[in-house]
Amino acid sequence: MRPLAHPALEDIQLEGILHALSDPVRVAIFTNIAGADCAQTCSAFAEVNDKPIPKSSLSHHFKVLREAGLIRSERQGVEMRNTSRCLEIEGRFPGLIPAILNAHAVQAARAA
Amino acid sequence: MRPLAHPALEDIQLEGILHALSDPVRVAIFTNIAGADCAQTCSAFAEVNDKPIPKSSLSHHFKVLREAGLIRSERQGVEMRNTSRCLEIEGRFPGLIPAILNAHAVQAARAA
DNA sequence: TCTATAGTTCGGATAAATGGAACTATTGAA
DNA sequence: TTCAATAGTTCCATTTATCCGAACTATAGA
Repeated sequence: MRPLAHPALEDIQLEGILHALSDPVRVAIFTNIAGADCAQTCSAFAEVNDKPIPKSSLSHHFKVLREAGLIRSERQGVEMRNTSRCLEIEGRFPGLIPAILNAHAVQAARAA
Repeated sequence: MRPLAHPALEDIQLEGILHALSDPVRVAIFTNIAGADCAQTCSAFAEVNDKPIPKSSLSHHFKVLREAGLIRSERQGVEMRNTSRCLEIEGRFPGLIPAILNAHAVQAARAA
């Protein structure tokens, strides 16, 4: 198991962020992590929107979020603590993440 | 040639917008169209960032932008007039497009 | 009617997403 | 220690999406 790759703030690309969040499962995961007040494990998302996600797919989704620079993942014992990098990203791309999270909330509210 | 599909405002999905703009060529095209004060043809983008884009690829990129709801394309004689749907989208997802355009500008400025 | 121009569609090659199965790392109990 | 359980990762085959050259369609103008 090679060490987890986290891009430096200055290496975070807009295209990578948009690609990562263009998947409904990933945007749901990220929204949850960004809104949580404590770190979330991967396995907390074994189901997303009442749909079960295979763990190999979950692992892939977390990798995409991590490599886009959206989350930071640190092993804590047997599990992984995932936290968002919203504050950092805000410094590089002001307003971007809040606008996306807001749009996601608008869409979810509209759908319900 | 079937008629061009433009989603209604209420059918525009966040994921579709993010996916469309997660490609460096498409975000460059959209930025240009959104910032232009008159409609732009497809062929105006035969080169993007000094890189030639094959016209079948260009056509595909415009289709993705159109079906995501980001642009409106109307045939005018032999060519296509493309305009952005920024104002409409602003009503559904306030601040989203400006934040993305700003992030793109920040990144372009940083790279130079 | 012929030619040129602007885009679209087709189809094959290449790349990326999906998910089951096997593997690795850490913990805690026997 | 050793063993079992848990949390993620990696491997790999299948499916799906992207890329782009070539052929096609639509419109305008000579």
